[in-house]
Amino acid sequence: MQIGEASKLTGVSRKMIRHYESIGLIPSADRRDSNYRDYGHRDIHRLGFIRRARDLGFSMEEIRDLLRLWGDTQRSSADVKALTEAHITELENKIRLLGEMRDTLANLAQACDGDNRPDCPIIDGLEGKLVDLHAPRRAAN
Amino acid sequence: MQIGEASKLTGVSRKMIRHYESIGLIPSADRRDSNYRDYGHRDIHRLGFIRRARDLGFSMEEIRDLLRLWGDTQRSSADVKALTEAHITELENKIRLLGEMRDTLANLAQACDGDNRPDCPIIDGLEGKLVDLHAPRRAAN
DNA sequence: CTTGACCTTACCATCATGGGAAGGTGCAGA
DNA sequence: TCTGCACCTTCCCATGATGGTAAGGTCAAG
Repeated sequence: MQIGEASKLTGVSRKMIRHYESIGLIPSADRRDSNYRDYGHRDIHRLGFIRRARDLGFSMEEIRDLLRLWGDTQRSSADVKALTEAHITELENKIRLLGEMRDTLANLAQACDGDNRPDCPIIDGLEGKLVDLHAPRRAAN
Repeated sequence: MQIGEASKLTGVSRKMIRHYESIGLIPSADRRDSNYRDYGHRDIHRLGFIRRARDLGFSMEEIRDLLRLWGDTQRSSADVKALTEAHITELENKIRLLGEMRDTLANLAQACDGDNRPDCPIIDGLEGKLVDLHAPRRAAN
């Protein structure tokens, strides 16, 4: 099949399929006489794997490692699990940072009247007037 | 003061200070005879504002808007609050997406023995063998 | 034979940031 | 005065993942 259909089946854009080929994440596709790329079910399978890994937030480098493990029948599941747990830790760090930002902003916004007057604790906070820009931890959740 | 000291005082790198000038986020700095940029406390104040906004995850465009509101003595705090609340919503969307990824991966990892054998539910999930790649909501946070 | 849908490569853009090269400035010490 | 060093300047390139667009080739249906 052509790249367009492969794209539709896998949810990976034509652009990205060519890109993945160029960086060696997938092997060079077969070519027809027309020079069009030609994909089979094995390629679709690999692209689907990549898309699912992307959807779970793995980076290209992590996906490269996962593909290597996937193709290695001698792999130990411990290796896959370790890679996954490292990624979970990355995700949790990001979540924590974003949560801190949200909490700080929610505190500032809560202190802001939001009326027609210019006085605004949010601006004051950004300006450095408020010392404790970092919000206290929320009680729960 | 020179750009290096301004950088130290504000926590904004030399590179980024020049960049902010080039995109008009801060006014063109004064120049000494040597052509070195020269900063005063007003510049430091503005850079500090920008850094704090960046630390809270605002994009450059949002910061541009915040700076405009900061300099507008006629602003209404409602405008600032609206901008902030929109950003809080963005943050919460990101947090939710990352949390879904984490939950899915935690479920897969929990089902993986992590031993020397190759059998691995994580790989199976990425491969598309498992239908319910999306993890059930966790009971409580 | 034309039309339109598809494909090809090649280049440029995003966003925020950093690296490095090549060269100028300014100050402290021998 | 010369030298070294720390700092500054501009300019170009890179990241990661993705999209846009342009200029052109291929192919099937009408």
